[in-house]
Amino acid sequence: LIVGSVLIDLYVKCGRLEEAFTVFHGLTSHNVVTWSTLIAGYAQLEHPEAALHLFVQMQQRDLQPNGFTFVAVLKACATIGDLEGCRLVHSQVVENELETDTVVCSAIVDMYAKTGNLDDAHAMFDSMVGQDIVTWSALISGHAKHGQCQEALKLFWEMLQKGMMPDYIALSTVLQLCPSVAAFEQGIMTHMHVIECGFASDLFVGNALVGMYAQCGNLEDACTIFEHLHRRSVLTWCTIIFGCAQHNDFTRAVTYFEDMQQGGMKPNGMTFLALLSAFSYAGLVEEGVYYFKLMKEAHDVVVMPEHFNTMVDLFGRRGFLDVAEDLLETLYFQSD
RNA sequence: GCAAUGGUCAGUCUA
Repeated sequence: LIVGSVLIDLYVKCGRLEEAFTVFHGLTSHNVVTWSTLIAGYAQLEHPEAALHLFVQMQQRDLQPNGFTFVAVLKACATIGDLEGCRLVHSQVVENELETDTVVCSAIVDMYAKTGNLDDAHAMFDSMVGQDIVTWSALISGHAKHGQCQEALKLFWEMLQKGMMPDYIALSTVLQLCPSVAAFEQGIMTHMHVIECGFASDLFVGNALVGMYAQCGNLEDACTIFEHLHRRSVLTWCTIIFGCAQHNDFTRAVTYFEDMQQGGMKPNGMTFLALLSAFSYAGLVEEGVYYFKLMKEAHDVVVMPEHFNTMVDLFGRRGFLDVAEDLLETLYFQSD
């Protein structure tokens, strides 16, 4: 049984649901762990209906679901997004007397928050006793995701006031939502917490800081932060190049683009999109075309529709409406 | 003492 559940988990983690299911089927007996692992796999790998189906089957065999099972099922409900289903599973959690389990309750908060049922998320949050940083983050990012950024910020300060230490996820979530409500002051205050809590060298936090300064502060600050980061991922580079584009500084965008490759980092489709948008803002047709070709020919990047959008935008901006139209027509025929 | 569980990262538009 133990070997079986480890195997199922292993296949799930490699994204091989069929193999996982085969192993599950081949087992002579099942317990709550093997069921939960399989359900979690389907929930994680975007097959929420199948996960729910398995959950029903499990109950038909008179097996008691536990906290692990419910977390997986709650995640599936969050993906499906049907409020009735969410409430039903929630009530089953209560029936199984799991409403004191912080992990399960956080998953419930997250489920309601993700599906935009913010009132239910709040109610659940308030009814719990042991809220931890994950519970808070789930509530905060749910608000941010559904356009309630002010409320999300309020929750964040409330959390700090209650003495909860933010972690790198909470900090980067909050930093990312600052620009959307032009909350530069709050962004700077959050930056201070980042330093205080020792997360300044975290990769996710670093990306969020660069993005925050680029979008609601000025490009200089963003560049300074960027230069001081210890670690940079493709996303970090992408963020700073987009920042340059937004501030209409294509020279810098190109410089970063080249620096990135000098440092052994490979640009991906998003990086090229950032670069192309810099040319689009600046109206530089030749450069745009040059890099567009470079992307296809030298970097083997799969061209995304967004690349074409940016190119159409660029041609249109400079009055090459005929070229823009040709491009659109070509795309129209290709899409058939 | 030994198996499975919760919250974040990149552009544009989102009326």
